[in-house]
Amino acid sequence: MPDEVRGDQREVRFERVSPVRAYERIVEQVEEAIFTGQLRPGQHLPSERDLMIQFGVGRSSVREALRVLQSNGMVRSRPGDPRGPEVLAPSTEPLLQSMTRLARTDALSLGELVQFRMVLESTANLLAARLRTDEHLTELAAALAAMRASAERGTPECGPTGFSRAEAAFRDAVTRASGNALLRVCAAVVRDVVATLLADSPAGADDQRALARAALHHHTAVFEAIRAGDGDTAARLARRGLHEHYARHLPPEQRPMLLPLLDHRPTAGEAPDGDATGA
Amino acid sequence: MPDEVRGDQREVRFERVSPVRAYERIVEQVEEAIFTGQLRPGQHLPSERDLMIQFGVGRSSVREALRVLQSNGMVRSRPGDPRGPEVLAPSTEPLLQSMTRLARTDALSLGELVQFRMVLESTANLLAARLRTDEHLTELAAALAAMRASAERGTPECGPTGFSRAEAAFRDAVTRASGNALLRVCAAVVRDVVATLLADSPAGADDQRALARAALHHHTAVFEAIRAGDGDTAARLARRGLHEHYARHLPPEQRPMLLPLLDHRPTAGEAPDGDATGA
DNA sequence: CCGGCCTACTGGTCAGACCAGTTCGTCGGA
DNA sequence: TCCGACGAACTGGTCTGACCAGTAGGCCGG
Repeated sequence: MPDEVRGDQREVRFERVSPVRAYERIVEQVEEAIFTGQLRPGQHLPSERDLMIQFGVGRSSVREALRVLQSNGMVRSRPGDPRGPEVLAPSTEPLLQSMTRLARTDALSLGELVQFRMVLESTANLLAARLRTDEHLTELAAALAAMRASAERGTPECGPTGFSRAEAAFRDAVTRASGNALLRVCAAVVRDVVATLLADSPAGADDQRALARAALHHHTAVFEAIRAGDGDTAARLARRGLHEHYARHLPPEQRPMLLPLLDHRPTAGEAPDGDATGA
Repeated sequence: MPDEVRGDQREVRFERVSPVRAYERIVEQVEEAIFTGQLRPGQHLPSERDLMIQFGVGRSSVREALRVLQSNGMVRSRPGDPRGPEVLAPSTEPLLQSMTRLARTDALSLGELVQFRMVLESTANLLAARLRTDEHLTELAAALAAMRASAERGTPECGPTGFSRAEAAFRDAVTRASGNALLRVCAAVVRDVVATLLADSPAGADDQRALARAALHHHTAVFEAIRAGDGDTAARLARRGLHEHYARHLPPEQRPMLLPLLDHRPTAGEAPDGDATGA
């Protein structure tokens, strides 16, 4: 046996060992139970004191494991609940959090985020146009009507009370119609991150009414394209709309990076009217 | 004042209150310090016992906070390190983990993942073709050469020793040339998740040599398109390549969802030769 | 029948202790 | 002079035991 090891010694790569901590093994076991379906959302884990006995560790280890699981969105502890920690349904919240963290540590620039949004939302529009069912259309029309109502009623607050709420519903309906949950999640996350970043710094108190009208016009066009099944147009509208809306919020040196996606002509001979993209 | 509240009572929405736990406020403060740059990667937090004094809480609260921060990839604790917990550089690891968890809980299907990869990698190719510098080209050529060498030398293991390593380097170089870190990260993450899912179940012991040759051929074509600055071709190659490679791994009912992206002709009149996409 | 109380839990937090491990200064020997 | 071994002074990891506030649900009295 030792000979075998010794003969291959040059090839043997010893990996860096790291002590396995007790709470980590608890996390592994609980995660595995959730992944394999032994623990389903809505079910409850034993109480901390029971887990402590089952795993044969102290309560601190159990608690640290539960903290990790909780921060990963897998369980939730409520004081006083005699049923114990609850197993949660899979949520996109952790995804949003980790992406937001990346963006907030300047690992991501606003330009990259907007560029990414152009990709995601144009794709969502494209897929929605080709795959939408009548139910999706109904939903979209309802969201559009809500937007229109809110826009005409005036925007009492820039908060999530009125227009932007309806707008979010419309966008969510589009991404749902695309049939790709990952696309939907990522689009929502990136949208959220962009909103967070912009809410932090400029807070441009622009004319809310005019913005709402422009957005309404844009979404109406998108709706028509989706209804007509014209995926190329729907995709192009998303790219153009995002560029028009966000280009001025970008630092000048980041603006050119949006262009390669913009002038990506889906159908030759139908060039976007060039001046519309100029600053 | 009460009148104001009482008058709007129908509109007042009371939010669900949740007790703020001690460790949560610690997490908040440390995160804030990292986001604002007061704590930079490589720096160290005070020891747990010092933090316990500074925050005025017990050591368990400090430890639970550190566990959460650690599971979010923001700090790392090493036993015995007299400098205390280290602040880590932003990493995409948490993003990968949360997405992997979503995929493993069946919240995401393989079809959605592959479809998303088609979007991400085709966009990466498109951007790379338009924005690549000469340095990027050199890097790509080197990775391609490494792939060729590994493919001809034979693949001793299907592990990350040879070909797939070089292939990963090539793909990473492409996404880096695209100039969008978020795109790069998401592409890498989704690629990783897909690999994990496929490694779990089928383990199709296909002819590694043939696969490597096909991949090499594909990447060579991508490289040529990027060098030529032909973004449309590069993008189409990515979509076609992914579809050919993964369609047979999908459950039949998920295969049609890839088509809308496939026959999305970037330039009219240049239809993909239909039979190439057939099974 | 219903509302309030009481018990038996729950999780949140703290204090104190021990252990294994790391770091680093010190000291003795070569 | 240099260098290795030793040990003090920490570190984080874990366990124990205790207390508190809060919840759920049964019990009892109205």
